[in-house]
Amino acid sequence: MAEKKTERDDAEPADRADVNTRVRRSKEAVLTVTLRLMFEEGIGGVSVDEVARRSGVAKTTIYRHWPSRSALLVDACSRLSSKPEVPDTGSLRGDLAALAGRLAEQLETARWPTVLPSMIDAAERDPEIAATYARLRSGFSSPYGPVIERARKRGEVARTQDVSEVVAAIVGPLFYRRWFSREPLDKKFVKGVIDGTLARLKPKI
Amino acid sequence: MAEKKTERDDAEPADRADVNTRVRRSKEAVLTVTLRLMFEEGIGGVSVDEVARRSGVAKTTIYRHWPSRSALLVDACSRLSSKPEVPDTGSLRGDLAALAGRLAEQLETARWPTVLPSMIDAAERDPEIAATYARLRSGFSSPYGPVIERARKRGEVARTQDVSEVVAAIVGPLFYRRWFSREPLDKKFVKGVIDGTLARLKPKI
Amino acid sequence: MAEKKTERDDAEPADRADVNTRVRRSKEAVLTVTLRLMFEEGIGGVSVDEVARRSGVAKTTIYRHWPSRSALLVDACSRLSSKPEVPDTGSLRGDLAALAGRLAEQLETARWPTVLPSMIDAAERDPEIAATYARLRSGFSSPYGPVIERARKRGEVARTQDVSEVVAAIVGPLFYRRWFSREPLDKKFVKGVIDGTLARLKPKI
Amino acid sequence: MAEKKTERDDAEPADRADVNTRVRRSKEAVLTVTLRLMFEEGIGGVSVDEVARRSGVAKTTIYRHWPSRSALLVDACSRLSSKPEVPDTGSLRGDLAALAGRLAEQLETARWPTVLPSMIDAAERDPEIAATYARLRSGFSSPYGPVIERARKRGEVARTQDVSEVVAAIVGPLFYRRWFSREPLDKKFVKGVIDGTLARLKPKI
DNA sequence: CAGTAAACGAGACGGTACGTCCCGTCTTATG
DNA sequence: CATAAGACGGGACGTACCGTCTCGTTTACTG
Repeated sequence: MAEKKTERDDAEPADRADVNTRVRRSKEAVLTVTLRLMFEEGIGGVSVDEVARRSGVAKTTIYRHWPSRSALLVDACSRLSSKPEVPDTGSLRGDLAALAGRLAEQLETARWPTVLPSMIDAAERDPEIAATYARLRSGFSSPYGPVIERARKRGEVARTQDVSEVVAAIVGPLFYRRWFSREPLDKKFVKGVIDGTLARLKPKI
Repeated sequence: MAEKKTERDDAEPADRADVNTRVRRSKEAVLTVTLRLMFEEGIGGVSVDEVARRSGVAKTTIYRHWPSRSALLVDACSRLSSKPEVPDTGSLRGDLAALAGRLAEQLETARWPTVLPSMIDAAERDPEIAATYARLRSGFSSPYGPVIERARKRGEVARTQDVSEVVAAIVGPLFYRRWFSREPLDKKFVKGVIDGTLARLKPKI
Repeated sequence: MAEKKTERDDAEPADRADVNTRVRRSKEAVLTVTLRLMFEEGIGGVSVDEVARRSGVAKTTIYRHWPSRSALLVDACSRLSSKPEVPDTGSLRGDLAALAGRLAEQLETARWPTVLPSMIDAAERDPEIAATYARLRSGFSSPYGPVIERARKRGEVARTQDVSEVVAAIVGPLFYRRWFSREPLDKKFVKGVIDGTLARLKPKI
Repeated sequence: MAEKKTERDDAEPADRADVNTRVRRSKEAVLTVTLRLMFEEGIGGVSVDEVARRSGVAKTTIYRHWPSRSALLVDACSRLSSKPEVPDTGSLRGDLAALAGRLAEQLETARWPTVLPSMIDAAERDPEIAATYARLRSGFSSPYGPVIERARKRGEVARTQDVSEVVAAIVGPLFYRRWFSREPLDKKFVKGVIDGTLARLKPKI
């Protein structure tokens, strides 16, 4: 799905079906191998030569579709995006717990957190990667908007509360545990984060 | 063997003066250039050849002191550690504000945050780098222990409160802003983080 | 196969007018560009891609008409052949002087001598090119036969004289100057060659 | 021998023995393979990658010693030079016959004639190769000077006779047979060339 | 104060990867 | 059916860097 969109994005003029078929096949093979390599050995371990070797796609062809190794990585990374649905449990606590729980679980089990630091690092210097990263990032912060909005309507949150601060208050500590401390992301910790955030959000009477 | 001695040189003042002198001179020159390169072009821009070229120290010598490019980077990064003093303003809020304010400032102005993601990424796979990184990390989390302890004595914090959760609650959102959301780390945001944390720490009566 | 047909197209007027027209147009365009490229940058500078680019003829089409880059070059070169008329000045000296003078002039001013070494080189290994080259070569040696024959009738040349040796005696030194010694092909030199050859041809009384 | 000189030419400062040893070994291996390839498949068949593969010398190292494929070829070709001794049979005819006979034999059996057209072609555009070629060329024309000079002293040749014309008169037809006609370089032909040249050189009484 | 062992410089070397150019094949749509 | 358009696998080019490996040359302590 994400991939299809990518294809379309790339070939805006819609070209001709057959060409797209061949192109898609190549790109698919290349991106698959790229992601595999990325997960196995990190972004640094992805070399165009190796991708060519493993995918059976000629290096020339790879460079026909992506102007540089970097561009290939960006494209591959853009496949990582997970589009979480917005939970609706009826209460702010329930919604936040669902979001935080899901994130905590992903941080521990999914493969994309392995790669994220590489991206952040690359984004520090490469604006193109930065853009991709921004898109990826908005993926896991987007559900918070609707959740807070609903809570506002229910009177659980002050009208003035900034959403991005809530996101930071929940996602921040989780990410911190994952990358900056290396302590476990257990239920107790996640509950603490939610409790803290809720305590903070409690509307002043 | 050479390595072992090198290690010792680093940790302890001196074994044999002469050796230390020459070794130190070389290492110093190399590390200086390495850091400069790192800040200029990121970790990716640090190549042993370039370091040798700029520092005037032969590549051979560099490899005599560090077993790999990676090790050199780690060593250079370890110089970045800032050992923050423990603030003592008399109140928990004051102490946390001091710590958070200092960190926020550093995140925006200091040069080491530029490099951190590279380290985290490398740490994801290289245990040696992971160790160095852990040491570095403990630098900015260590002052929280004493601060919380004092607050506990003053009755501002429940006895059961886990320090690492407090660190996560404060440092987490700050880091999040720096690397994951790129929104400004302004005073308002920092104050929000402190408020939220305090709200959470408030001992249940 | 394609070649055979191509050959026929060249030799005969038309099977089906329209087809021949299109084929001829393509071939014409391709060969023109090929020759231009050849003269501009030498045989090494002729790449099928570049010919396609400049001529507007698709690479596919080029390969339909010529099985390889090499074949294209050969074909292009074969256009270089100049069919010199047989001079008839009344004397052997006059005839040979005319032939040698013309050749000397061409060697210095015409564009095909630039390319000849490439062909010779290629001919060293590629029999197809060798054949084309032979055809080309026979072009400038053919007039010597009639000239010598006439001289024989006039008694200027011994009956036993081998024509090919005369050709070698005249063309050889000229070519030598052009490619092997790079000294100028001036009138004096050409006259010397003719004198030498005549001295040699003088029939023993 | 030729090789030794080359080495010395390359490393004028005489450097250090061991380094030269290593360098010489590499260069030797590379040049040997290069020449082999050149004879097998012509200059066009020499690729740096292939040379690296066959010689076991890394491509990097090859490029350390020669700035380009072209330079490598030039160097390899310079090994082809045969330094013919100046014959002294007592008569001009004998000397020329010796020289021409030797050349005719080489043209048919030696390996360098295989490569010469490639060189001439390359020389047409590359001045560096042109220089090497000039050096090579002077190799087989140099003995004619002394031979003619001696003949002059014996009164066999006019004082005004230009040496280069003699060279052209002998070498020219031989080369012509080799590369431009493809007829055999038999004894009869060589004798004819010598006779013709002598007829021409006979001093006017 | 000479001898010695380390640290050092210089740089050759094999190797992997980069990104580019060209070759010749192929597939499909268009006239 | 010739053609335009262009993707594709493959090979070579020349460059940058990695980490290894000689070798001779300081340098400063020791005997």
